[in-house]
Amino acid sequence: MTARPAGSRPRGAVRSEAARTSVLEATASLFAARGYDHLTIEGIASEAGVAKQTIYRWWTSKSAVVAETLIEGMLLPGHPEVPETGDIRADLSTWLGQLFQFVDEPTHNALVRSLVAAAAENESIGERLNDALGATATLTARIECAREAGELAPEIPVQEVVTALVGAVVVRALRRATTTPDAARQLIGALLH
Amino acid sequence: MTARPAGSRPRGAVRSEAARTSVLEATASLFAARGYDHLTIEGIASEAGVAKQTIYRWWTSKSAVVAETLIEGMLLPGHPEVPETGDIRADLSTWLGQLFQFVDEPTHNALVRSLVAAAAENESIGERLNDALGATATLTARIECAREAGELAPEIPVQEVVTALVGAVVVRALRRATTTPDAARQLIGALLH
Amino acid sequence: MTARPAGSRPRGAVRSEAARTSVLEATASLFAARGYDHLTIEGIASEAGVAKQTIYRWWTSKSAVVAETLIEGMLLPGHPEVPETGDIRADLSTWLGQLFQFVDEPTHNALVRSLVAAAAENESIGERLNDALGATATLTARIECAREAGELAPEIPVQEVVTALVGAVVVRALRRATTTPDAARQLIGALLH
Amino acid sequence: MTARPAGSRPRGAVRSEAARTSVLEATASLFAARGYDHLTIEGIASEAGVAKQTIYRWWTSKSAVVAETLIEGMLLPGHPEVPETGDIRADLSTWLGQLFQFVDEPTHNALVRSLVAAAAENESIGERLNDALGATATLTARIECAREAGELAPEIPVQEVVTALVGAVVVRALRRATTTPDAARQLIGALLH
DNA sequence: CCATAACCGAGACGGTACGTCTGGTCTTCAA
DNA sequence: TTGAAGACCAGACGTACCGTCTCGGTTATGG
Repeated sequence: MTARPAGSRPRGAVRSEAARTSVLEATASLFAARGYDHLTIEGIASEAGVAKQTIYRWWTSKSAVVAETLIEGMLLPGHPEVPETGDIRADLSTWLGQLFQFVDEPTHNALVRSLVAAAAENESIGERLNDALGATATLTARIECAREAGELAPEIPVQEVVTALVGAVVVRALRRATTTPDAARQLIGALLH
Repeated sequence: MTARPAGSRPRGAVRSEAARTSVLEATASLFAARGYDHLTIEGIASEAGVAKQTIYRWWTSKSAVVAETLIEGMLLPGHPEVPETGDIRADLSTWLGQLFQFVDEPTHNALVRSLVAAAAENESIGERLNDALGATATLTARIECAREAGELAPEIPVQEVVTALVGAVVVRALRRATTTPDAARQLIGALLH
Repeated sequence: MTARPAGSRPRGAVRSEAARTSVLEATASLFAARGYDHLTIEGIASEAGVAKQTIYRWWTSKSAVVAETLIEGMLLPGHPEVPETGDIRADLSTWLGQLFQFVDEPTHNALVRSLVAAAAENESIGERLNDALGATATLTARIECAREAGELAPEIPVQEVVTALVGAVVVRALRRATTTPDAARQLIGALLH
Repeated sequence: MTARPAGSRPRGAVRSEAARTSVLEATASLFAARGYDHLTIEGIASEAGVAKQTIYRWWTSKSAVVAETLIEGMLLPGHPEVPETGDIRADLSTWLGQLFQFVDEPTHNALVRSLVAAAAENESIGERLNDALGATATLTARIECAREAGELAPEIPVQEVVTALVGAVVVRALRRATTTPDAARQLIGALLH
């Protein structure tokens, strides 16, 4: 539906990729520096060297900009790969342990809380919350595989379990609670018997 | 602990309980009606029939007012009691199922997301997140009891499990995901084997 | 002097004359109605249908707005022309008498006191005080002429005398003193022998 | 008029002279330091070590406190005595010259403008404006004497002339105009021929 | 020798206005 | 047509004072 008649061309200047990128970079930088609710459209515009209107033209709200920044993977540092030792429980313990350690670090804790605040007001950020915190489709597939391979009980609701794990991380961030190194292993042990 | 050093005495007029109550009631009402981030100090003051300065005198920020409102139990509707059938898994399934149903209702979903947004910026709200969502000390004690009675595996980390359950509810709220009626039962089944 | 360097041009929207005019009209109206020190920026903004920031963008203070309103001649009613009968003393007596009568009227008295209060805090209003009270350049020129024509003593310091006359009016306003009809004539008689 | 029925006496503690004095001193000090319109009741109370209510109990407004401070002679520095050389014109020239010099000094200029602002909103300050600026009853009497002694023209309206002189000083203050040393002599020469 | 009454410092209260900041829209000009 | 610049209306921010009102505590009469 955005196709145009053959021979026709858009008239006037076309959307500036430079402006778009610059907005997303500014957003990422300010989000990391000052958190979601000190983020302002004016601040982004100024940091990006872009007019406010340019932002309002292409995004509907602050949270939409943040959502796109998140999608582009510029918002949060990448998460560690899940190891593959053959022992799914050990692998998940390692992964969850790293996640717990991550949110225990004050800077990252603030980052995650900001992300949660953003998710609270923007549906599409909420939808990507799992991914953003490292609970990617790949991970889910891995667990699914293991279950089908008989390493896990067959009645385990994989999606629910992953959500609960992400939830544990989120609540930990919101409570500013630090964690014993063992907690991840115990939780995985309880969840995936 | 609010006692003052001997010999010292408060001088001048004393804090008005009427003003305090009126602020908390206004906060509860506006929070429910318009959500955390449309909440304003001016709005609360005006709704409460109180001067702005009276709010700034006793609270440091919007989130502090919300925190106190939460503590007073005025922020969220009360949660259902956990039934006591003797079967701890069934009881928890019932309880979690009700919680899931609760956040599936759009109004309550918005309420919970607002609460999460508030928790993201205020530590003491974060600390009370479990309680606020119904995962009270009573509940934890119940599970602990059942474990000691041998109904649950002895190595289960009760606190972690409860956090994961609350997390599941929170993430569900953030993802605006609705749930099959079975999800609660399955999750409990997986968690508490 | 507000011209900008050749080649440079203003970018962005241009100042709204409608907003400016509307602010000055609101100021004139509120000044007349309630006096200088019941005048508020918020009141002006609201009466003018303008955002507060628009006032702060273009004026530094309440007194600056009042000064500009005064310069535009919107603040005070026009003053009577000085008659020209050929007899400079009689003409000035008439003029000063009218001025005295003017400040004797309570509404106008309050207006003049407000103007004086404004002048006390804003230099440019002070500078225009003479003009605002009707002691215009034209009047000074008339006296100068008469002196040169030999109708008045040659050593008379015209500017000082005019200032003293305006001062007499001002002090009369500040003392809320009413005046015998004769005072103006007597004072002129004493001043311009 | 504040007398009470014979036989009756006030019961209870009597007005604290210390508090009264302390308020007036604080007022004088703050008036000199920051001017009339930066003067606040709270500032005075705090500076005086007195409760706000104590001020409101005894004075009706800020300007009333200032008026009383003025009456007590604490508001402005004392003015020079008028010399008595026998030549009334020379004496007045000296006096007015000193007054002009006084208001030419920026600190005093601000002081006089503050006084004028106070007079603009408080009648009793206005009434004392002449006295406060040194045009005391003594001075008026002196001129009156000289007139009766035939040194001045008999038809001179003494009160009007004095008011005009004070007015010249006031307008000079409002215009922030500095003066040639000769101005006072010339003006007296013109006024009292 | 109380009881009454008016004083005092302190400070909370409902308000108004301040001057600043941001949100979202609209206008102007250059490219 | 886009993008920068920036003015516009709107409205919340947090602060400063306003004038009124308790609150305890402190004098001074006068019954």
